[in-house]
Amino acid sequence: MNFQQLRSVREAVRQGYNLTVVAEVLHTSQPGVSRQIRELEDELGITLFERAGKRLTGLTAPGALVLPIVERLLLDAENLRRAAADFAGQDHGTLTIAATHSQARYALPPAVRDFSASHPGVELRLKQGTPQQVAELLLAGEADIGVATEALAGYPGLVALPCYQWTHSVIVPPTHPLADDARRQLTLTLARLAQFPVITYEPGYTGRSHIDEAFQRQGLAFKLVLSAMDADVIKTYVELGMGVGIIAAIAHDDQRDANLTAIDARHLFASNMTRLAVRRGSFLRGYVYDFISAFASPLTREVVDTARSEVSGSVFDI
Amino acid sequence: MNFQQLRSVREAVRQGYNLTVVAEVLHTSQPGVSRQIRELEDELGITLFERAGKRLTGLTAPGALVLPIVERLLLDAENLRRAAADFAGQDHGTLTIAATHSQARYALPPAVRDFSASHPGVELRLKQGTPQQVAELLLAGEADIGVATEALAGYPGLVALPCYQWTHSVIVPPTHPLADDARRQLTLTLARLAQFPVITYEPGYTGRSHIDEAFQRQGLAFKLVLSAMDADVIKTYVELGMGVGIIAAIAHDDQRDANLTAIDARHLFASNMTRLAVRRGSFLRGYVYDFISAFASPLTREVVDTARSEVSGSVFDI
DNA sequence: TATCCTTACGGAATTCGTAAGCATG
DNA sequence: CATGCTTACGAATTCCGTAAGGATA
Repeated sequence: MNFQQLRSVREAVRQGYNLTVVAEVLHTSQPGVSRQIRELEDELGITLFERAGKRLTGLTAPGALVLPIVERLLLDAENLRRAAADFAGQDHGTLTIAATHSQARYALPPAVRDFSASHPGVELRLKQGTPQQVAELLLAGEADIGVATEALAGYPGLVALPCYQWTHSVIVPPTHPLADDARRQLTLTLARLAQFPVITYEPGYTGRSHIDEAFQRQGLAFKLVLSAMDADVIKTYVELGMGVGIIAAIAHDDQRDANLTAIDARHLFASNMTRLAVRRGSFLRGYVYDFISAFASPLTREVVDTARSEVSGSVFDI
Repeated sequence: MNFQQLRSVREAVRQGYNLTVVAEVLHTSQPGVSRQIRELEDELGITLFERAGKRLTGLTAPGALVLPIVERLLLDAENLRRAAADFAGQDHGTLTIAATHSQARYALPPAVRDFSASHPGVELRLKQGTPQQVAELLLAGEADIGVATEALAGYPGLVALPCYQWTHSVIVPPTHPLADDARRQLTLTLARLAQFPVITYEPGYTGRSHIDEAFQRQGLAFKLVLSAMDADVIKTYVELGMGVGIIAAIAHDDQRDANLTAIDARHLFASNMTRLAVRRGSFLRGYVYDFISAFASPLTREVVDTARSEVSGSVFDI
């Protein structure tokens, strides 16, 4: 039994049982992967993969049973390397942050700037994706930290920590009727808002669910002319006069967005909690804690470790 | 990084940092072990062992930090093999039970006999030792199941399950004054018992602590003429008239021990709980559950797994 | 001086990639 | 017939044990 065999098995599952792809991912030859898997099967004395003729089609029952153990072995191998690297080159390494556009664009910059200044030896990588993709990157070990408002709390393999709460704003061109309302100190209502075409986030993104819920609760329907994955795109189309935008308040900057009027909408939509997540069971290098604290100061190393040790248990079950 | 390197590191710690011994245990050459360790240190980029000149003297701080990860890796490798073997040859394998003499001699036989009959393909191994040794065998992965009355519940790395409660008996030759008392229906008291020299278990064994506590609580001192690790030895010296024996009630059989009179002493000493333990995080083959149920019928597979998953968390912390 | 670790070296075993073969959709 | 896994084979590498060297208690 060796780690290359285990990697081959894990990757075969991840890559949909296509050993040719596995070979590419692992930078080796396809017959090599085939051999690794068969040798492991021989040593263990069980067939891990269902085969239709020659091609692999899925896991056998024994395969499905041992896969979690294989994953844990590879996770711990990675943990070992990280723990060692943390001692070896204390302040050299890589920090990969997976985040949604909104977080990467509006929430992370101060922390990234400060971290980068205080940890010049750490290479920072920022990966963007949907909240689901953020979670998957974490689970696959391809990101150290994930930041998103949605989804993260729903994965048992992740530890999600609340970072900050935020609310929505409505943005309109200065000439828009709603901008007039605001100047006259009129309180914005959902009914009033529903009179205009709306531009906001796609479902599954950045508090979109709370927007839908608010309208539904009042039995109102809003006309969605455009949905986008990030506030910058939304702002662009609001400027073009296509509709009123509903975005995260943090995504509006009075100075930079002088050509748009922002109207506070915290009374209309439920507030949102942005969470930071790490993979349960992953060793975190010292500077990972540093970044987390820089991003959300209440999340000290101690707080993070406490949350990490509050195990649901299921992850380590066999 | 490979498993042989990890094994060398683990064994180096276990064998007191003597690589010559490690080589013997791992059935390899001493320079080989030396190389494995250095190669791992090189790959990880950290020094794992303190060295005084050429010899190893202990773990460095980084070494102590990564050792738990190394142990977990090797444990999971073992788990993987066991899980596979459980599918491969469903009813072939080895079951190693570590127990104290009392358990091996008086409590285990029925379960061992039944199990052996129902699982002819499983080789049974019985290891004896002190309760501490039983715990250490489990923690070192050299036994699957441990049975003892003392100590087992105190190890965070073990899951201890209560099996049965038992009480003490006093044994004397039929001609002994206490035997007369019993025939006259006189209730035995500690004060009366303390009038005679006592033969019982060694400290740390089979409920000895409850015996000491009972006398102490009443401010009585008893004269211990002999202490032994098992009831058979105690019985032998009681037969010789050296004193009265205090042994586990289960260790006396009216027919086999016809030359000794047993007097119930459950009112004198606190009752004892015999526990069965398994290593936390170890994969248990199907027949291990079978044996546990055979030994203590309330301990079904479900009960055992529930106890196993109630993790203190500390074991898997990094 | 005995114990214990490291270095050096050579043979053996393993490993891996290329090329060819074969089954499946 | 294109895709995808297996088999075959040879070269390169790695691995490991023996023997010698050096440091420490």
